[in-house]
Amino acid sequence: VQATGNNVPTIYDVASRAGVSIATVSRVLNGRSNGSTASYAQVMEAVEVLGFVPNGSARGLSKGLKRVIGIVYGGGPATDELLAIEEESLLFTDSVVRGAEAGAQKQGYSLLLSGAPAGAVGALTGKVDGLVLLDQVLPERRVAPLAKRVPVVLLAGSGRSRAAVTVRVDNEVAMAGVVEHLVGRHGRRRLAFVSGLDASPDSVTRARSFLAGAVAAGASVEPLADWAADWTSAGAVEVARARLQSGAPLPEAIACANDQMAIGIVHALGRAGVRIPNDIAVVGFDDIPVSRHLSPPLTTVRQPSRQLGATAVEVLIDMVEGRPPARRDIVLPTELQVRASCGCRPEGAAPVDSWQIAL
Amino acid sequence: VQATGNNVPTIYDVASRAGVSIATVSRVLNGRSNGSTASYAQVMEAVEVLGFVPNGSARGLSKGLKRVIGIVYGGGPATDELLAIEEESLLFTDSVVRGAEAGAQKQGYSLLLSGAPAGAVGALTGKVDGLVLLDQVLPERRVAPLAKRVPVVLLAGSGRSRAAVTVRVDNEVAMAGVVEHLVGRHGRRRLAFVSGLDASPDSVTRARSFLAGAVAAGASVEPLADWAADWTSAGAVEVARARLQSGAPLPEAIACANDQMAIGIVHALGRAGVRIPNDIAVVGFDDIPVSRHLSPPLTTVRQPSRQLGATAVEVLIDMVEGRPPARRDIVLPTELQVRASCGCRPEGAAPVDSWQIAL
DNA sequence: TTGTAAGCGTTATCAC
DNA sequence: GTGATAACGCTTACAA
Repeated sequence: VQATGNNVPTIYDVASRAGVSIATVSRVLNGRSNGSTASYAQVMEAVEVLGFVPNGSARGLSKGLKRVIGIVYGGGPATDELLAIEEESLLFTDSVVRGAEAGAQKQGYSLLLSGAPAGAVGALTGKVDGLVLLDQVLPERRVAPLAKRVPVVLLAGSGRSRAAVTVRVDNEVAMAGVVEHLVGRHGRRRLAFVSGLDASPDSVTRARSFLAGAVAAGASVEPLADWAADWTSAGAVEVARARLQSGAPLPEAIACANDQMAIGIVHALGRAGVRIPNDIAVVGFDDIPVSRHLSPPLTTVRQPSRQLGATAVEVLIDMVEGRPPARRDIVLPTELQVRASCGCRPEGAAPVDSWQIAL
Repeated sequence: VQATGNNVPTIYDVASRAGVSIATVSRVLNGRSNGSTASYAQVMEAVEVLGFVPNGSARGLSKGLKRVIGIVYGGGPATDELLAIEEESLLFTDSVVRGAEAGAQKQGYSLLLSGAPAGAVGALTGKVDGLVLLDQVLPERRVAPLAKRVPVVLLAGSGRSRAAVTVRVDNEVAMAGVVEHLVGRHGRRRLAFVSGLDASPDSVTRARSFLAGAVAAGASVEPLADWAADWTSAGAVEVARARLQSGAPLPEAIACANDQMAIGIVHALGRAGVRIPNDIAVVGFDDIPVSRHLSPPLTTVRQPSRQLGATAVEVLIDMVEGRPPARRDIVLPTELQVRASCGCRPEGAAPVDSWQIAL
């Protein structure tokens, strides 16, 4: 509990205890020594006994490599409102972060996690070897100066960045699949799309693609403004309530920019006596873990979230270590996860009516 | 995109451009200079123009303070099974991590996130000034050696650690409240408790307290082994299915060690035609964001997850900076979040029957 | 294989 | 106030 009396052993302590020079210790510790000499054993023993762990700062300074990569989420001013949003929209982001951590760990790197506001991201470059920026943390034009200091990978950006490599999912293809399923498979023609925050490229792209696909398929989409939410379940509940009050006939199917909002929509409509999927089909995006356990189980677009994070870090480490990335825009596939909220009856599931929520 | 030609400016570049010595630059940058001298302005300008950011390694080496605190979750071997579990049990942990990040940022520290296996935690001490260990990452006896190198704070431990400070929630009080609500308020007498992994102190404590409280209240609890799950929704679904098949009469109320498992229980029972809360009341733990949007909305124990993380970091930074913590066992309060799954009818909610899931 | 010594970029202690 | 200069702990030529 005490404030660690400065007794942490250094390489000098190890060297003197092993009766060798610090250079030898360093070599042994970095695998640059024939593991069978006498000094090798002595060093290992000293390290063991003293519980020596190399000082990361010293190592980083000397090698010019900290073996730390930073990942930044959120950003922007931390207003209470944003905090709440962040709190809810956590699921996907955190899955990405886990993937990133796993990817980093595999290569012996550590992950520095930061929710620094846009203005503070620059300062991070002093602590890391490279940076992964999540959707919405910095406007494109502000990444160039960063990228001059450390390699940068954009996660879920537009894929059109000049300054950085992008790792993302193909929102266009994904939404085309949603439209095809809703219109082609289920014959729903009057649609709506629940969007996240305007500032997010992901939300914008999904909305645009959905709209385009629907029009091409001969379906109609309600004005986006009528269903504009903020990534959260609570926001979606509000939007649905407002729409319900308008009295106008409801759409036949609703696609959402993420699962949390789909949950909110299902919740609000269910409370109002709307049967899902009988009256209205609902589709989400992300496939967060609880999605399959909702009533009805949510049909949604599965994103390889962990892999997104892992890939970003992998590519970034390549860049850090001087291996130029093969591609500057890496696109991972999505998959429509068909469950019951769209009107399908996945094998093993109870008939669609059983998901009805009675009023 | 290029591998950052080693052109990152150092304090020397700033000094020469400003026409002063590096000592002056350092002083200006660290606020140890009368902000109104000529050199002050020159330095600031040079910093701005060059986009200088101090090298964290050098700073850390020189000051003996890296301004990085580490937080470790999970741990253990990363088998596929554990990965899946981790994936699902993410919600609470990540909320804690967010809180920790916010707490660190507020004091100018960064957060190093790690899912390192138990054996690799030691190596982390070289990269951080202090360590926050989440529930279940290290057996108590292994934290002492760590604590000799850097200050350690245990999150959600037993509160009885000699080597480290503990920040936790009072599981005993929380579960007593659950029992009181289920038995006292709703008159349910035949109970069950769905536990998480055996290795987790949190799960064990919650189970034990629930059991003790129930017995004291004159209620019965089914054998814990019959409802032993693994923190995940999927695991809880399995347990419920098995229990359903046994044919024995079901309990009147089920408490779960976390919300994810409660979701799984509600899901599985609902599919089998059991009405919740009419036939069986279900209560969760954690109050993850989606809980309030389930059908029925989940009654659960709210943990101040963000605050748990923030407090842990706050205390840890105190220790890092030589301020001994006032208390070695910090207990944060929980609160029973009453919604509908227990049989209550929170204001504004539809009547209990509306949550019934028809088969 | 081994040891000596130079440097990595800061901060901090001195004289001035 | 300012500028040399010595740490800080490690890696890595370079010699031996």
